[in-house]
Amino acid sequence: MIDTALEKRVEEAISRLFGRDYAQDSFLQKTANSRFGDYQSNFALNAAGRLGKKPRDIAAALADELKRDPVFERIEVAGPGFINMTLTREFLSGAVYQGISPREEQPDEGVVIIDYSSPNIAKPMHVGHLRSTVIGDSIKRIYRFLGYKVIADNHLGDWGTQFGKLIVAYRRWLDEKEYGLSPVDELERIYVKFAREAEKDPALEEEARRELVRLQEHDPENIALWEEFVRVSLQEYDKVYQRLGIEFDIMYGESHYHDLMPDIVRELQEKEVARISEGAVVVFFDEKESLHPCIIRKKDGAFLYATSELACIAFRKEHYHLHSLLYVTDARQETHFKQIFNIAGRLGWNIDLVHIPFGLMGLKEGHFSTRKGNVIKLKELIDEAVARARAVVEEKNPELSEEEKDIIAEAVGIGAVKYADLSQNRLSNVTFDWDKMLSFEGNTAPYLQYTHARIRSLYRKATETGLELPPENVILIENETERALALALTQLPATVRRAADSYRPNLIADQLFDIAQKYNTFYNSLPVLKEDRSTALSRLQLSVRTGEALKAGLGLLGITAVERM
RNA sequence: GCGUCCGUAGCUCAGCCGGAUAGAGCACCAGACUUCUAAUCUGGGGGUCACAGGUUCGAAUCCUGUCGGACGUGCCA
Repeated sequence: MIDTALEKRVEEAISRLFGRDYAQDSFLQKTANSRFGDYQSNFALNAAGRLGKKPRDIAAALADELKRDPVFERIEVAGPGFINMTLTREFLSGAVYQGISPREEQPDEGVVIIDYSSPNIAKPMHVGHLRSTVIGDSIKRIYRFLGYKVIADNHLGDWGTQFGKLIVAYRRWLDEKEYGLSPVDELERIYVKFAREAEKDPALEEEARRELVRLQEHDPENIALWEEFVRVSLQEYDKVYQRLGIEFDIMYGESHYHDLMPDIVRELQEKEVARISEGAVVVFFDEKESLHPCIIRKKDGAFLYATSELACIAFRKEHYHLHSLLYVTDARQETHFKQIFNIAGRLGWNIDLVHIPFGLMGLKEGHFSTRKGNVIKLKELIDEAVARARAVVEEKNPELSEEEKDIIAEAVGIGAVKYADLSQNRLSNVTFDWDKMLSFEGNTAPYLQYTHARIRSLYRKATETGLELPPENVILIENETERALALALTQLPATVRRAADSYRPNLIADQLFDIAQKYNTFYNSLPVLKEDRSTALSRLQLSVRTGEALKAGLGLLGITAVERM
């Protein structure tokens, strides 16, 4: 990793001059402008106070030390004490040649478990599920890439009060024919009907409660129904996941932890973390936490989301050697997780727990709501995206086979949808907009895929004309255009690391876009195959490495790179 | 009331572990396809980084307050 390697060099220089205490503070960063070189260190400015010296003097000393390192073409002190570093072309060339590859497994680091997607059984997946699914999947890929052992867990909402209602609704209003055609849609319909009917007839609620109790007592008929709801829902979800290229390692729904919950409640009470209040079992928090009380068990004896979450943590703690637990959910659940994490800590569970929140998706007109009927189903979105992509392929590349057009349309349409989400800062709320989400121009997945396809095409053409790439490094960086591209490429590995550390796939999206832009500038201004042999080989290898980087980076976002489009 | 997040170009958003003239896409204007895929590229206009203080050599970035928006807030998940 170039940033890391570079950082190490700067840190060592600092350590030699000013002692080990300062070694971690290289303040290395990309320069905002290429006239300040490739990287800058602001160490001198930041350490001036602690060292009791003038920033310029510190900078000068460090610059002299760095000048002895042959990877730098130029070291300059500028302004109040910036140290600007320019790498040699040879170093950049070597770094580009080396490329980016996944790291071997890190032994004994423990397993990272990621909770994401988590749809509620008996409801169709809609665009609201997209963010958790796509962001979680990307984080999974990023951590795997970095060598972590990762378990992707789809924490299904397969247990809870909705099933009592559903059972009542099923027996009263199910349309067999519709259910046969599209079971989950029909389940949703009768569920909504239940809500409406129950407003008029409160006795229905009572009936639903009774059915729920029977379900929880493992009444065979109700259990069979519940299992059916889960089964038909999963069948439906699987279709969506398969198209999206999303795979889970485990799908333990909340029901999986149901039997563990009484023990959790007991442990909470024994350790005096929770106590009885108004008939319920409740955890209270220190005033300085500003957290409201968390109910663990209702006064009627039923457990809640918080209980199940704690049981889940306990289960994982027991069954896995854990590195960390990551939860990808919308930002509304932030306080909930703060409560849970706080409680886990007080129980003495020493686990690295991380909530990865993201902003809500809505419409210009307001929220999605089943009652208003403005919910956009995930399947509709995917179909529309793929259809639009298909139309564009048809227009641009009519000579491709139908089969290939289909494959490209699928990759491009789904890529566009995923990228629209992943290229944005997680925390921003997003307004759903068909045209934005399905745009194929500018900063989009199709732009990156197109760049990759161009490179592959160029490579094929090179092979046809007998230009063969040798195994060794033949990249010569001969101008600013190539240099800018090379520099952007070498920054990718460190970007992946940063994306992992901060759980922000959008950093990778940004870097890929930067690479692709620089490549397209290169492509449009510098011919490859028409040059003399050494230049042609150099540019071809630079191109191929760019293609590999784009493919790998897109892979981390869960987006497929295509050979042509 | 309390708590969390957000407020950056006409629109959609990056940048937020402080760093040099605040970036991109879309839209708009002007150009580039007999040349390796024009889903591309080149150039242009466009900004009180919500507002006011503070910390600092330096603030879109950190702190405090105000305004605006979203969300959460004792028995849903």
